Amino acid sequence: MIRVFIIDDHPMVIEGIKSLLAQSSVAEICGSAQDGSTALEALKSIEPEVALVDINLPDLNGIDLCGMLKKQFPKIKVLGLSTFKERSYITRMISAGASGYLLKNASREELEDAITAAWRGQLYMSLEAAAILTKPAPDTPELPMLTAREKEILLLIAEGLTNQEIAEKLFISPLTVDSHRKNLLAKFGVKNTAAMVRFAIEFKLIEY
Amino acid sequence: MIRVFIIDDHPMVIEGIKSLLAQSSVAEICGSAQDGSTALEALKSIEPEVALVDINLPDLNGIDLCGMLKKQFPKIKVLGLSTFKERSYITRMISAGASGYLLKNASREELEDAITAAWRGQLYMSLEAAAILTKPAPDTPELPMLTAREKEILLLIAEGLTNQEIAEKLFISPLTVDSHRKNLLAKFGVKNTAAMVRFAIEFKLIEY
DNA sequence: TTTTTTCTACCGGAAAAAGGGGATTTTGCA
DNA sequence: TGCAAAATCCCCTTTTTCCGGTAGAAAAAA
Repeated sequence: MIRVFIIDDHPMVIEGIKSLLAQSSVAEICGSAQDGSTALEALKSIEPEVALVDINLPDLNGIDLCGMLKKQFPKIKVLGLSTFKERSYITRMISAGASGYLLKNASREELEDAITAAWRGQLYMSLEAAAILTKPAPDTPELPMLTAREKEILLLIAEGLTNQEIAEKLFISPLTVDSHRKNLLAKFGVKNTAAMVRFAIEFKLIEY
Repeated sequence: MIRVFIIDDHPMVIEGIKSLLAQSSVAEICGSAQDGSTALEALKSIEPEVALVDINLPDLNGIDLCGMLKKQFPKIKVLGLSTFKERSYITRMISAGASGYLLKNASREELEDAITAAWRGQLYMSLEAAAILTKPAPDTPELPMLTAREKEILLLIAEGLTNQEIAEKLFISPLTVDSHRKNLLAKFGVKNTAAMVRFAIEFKLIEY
């Protein structure tokens, strides 16, 4: 039996997966959490083989959580879980170290397949997710890899703060903020903040 | 026992609700469907007292389905079900005849409360949904009325063009563009372009 | 017809951002 | 331990935006 841990803020979904796997002979639920931080805490004692991670969590997003999970618990295979079949979600989840991407409309079979595949070390893609990854010509400009600090500053920029104000908030020099800003512009390949904010929202790097 | 029918395209959610209500003494699941048309078909024979309707369905959206349900089966009380707590969703669902709005992160108690309230003919709102509905003024910081020209310029600003470039594109003076920019900032009540772009996207004044 | 709004245009000055460098310390990871 | 990446700080120059006004012509509303 493959031990599975669920991280999703919706009790309904947690209960749903539990129920779907109740009579399963391949997987069993060993625990669940409704947000990232309690999940990270719980996983110290519970040691599942597979973790189902929702993309949308209250405290931190599933992609970041996936990265943290893989870092702290490299043995755990992570499966992305979401309602949305957006390309960027899937690719970012995979590049964060996930072993697959599962839509919430998955059937019991798909769920079991995904878990076993992940457990074996394979990469699982639901049919729909695979279709998205293989079909459309990716004319999408590569979304920049941002550091944690850059994300932080990008968020404050999008909120309308100036370098000076950001510097005060983060207790660093305005010059440093400006450096980050310049790096951000370079990474995004744009020439001013307005375009960058739009881009960042488009690629869901920042909330709004 | 209140008979409940679930319409949601996610088996996980259906199973979740079933599981949550398995030991319930107030409600029981009498059936489920994964899309609107099969639901309408199934409801001809099954006659539930309450229907849980997801906002996002593959064939038609939950709001339209709610309207059709209330028309064909006026006795059935409809409860909207969604991950999203967007104001428009809630209000549109209610005006379509729903007896309440339930978020998918609802607990067993909330679920039971919602079902019983709906069954009694009351209007149920989850705490979060109610919070959104009751504070309209602060929630909607009057989205600015923009003139056609202003929208045009806002769009170009969001694309990263400078006043100079916009002026060339529209065959007007850069000073004029700057005037519009200033008016836009004033209307949005923000102090720089970055914040304005974010606002504009938030209020769907510009696409991205 | 008067009034208001919108679009247009301008000025001077301050503030911030953008462009293009360089340099040092932390920190994570091999 | 030692490298590479990230974060930090600094310089200078130019460009652009922001702020505070003013103001005329045209179009729309009263």
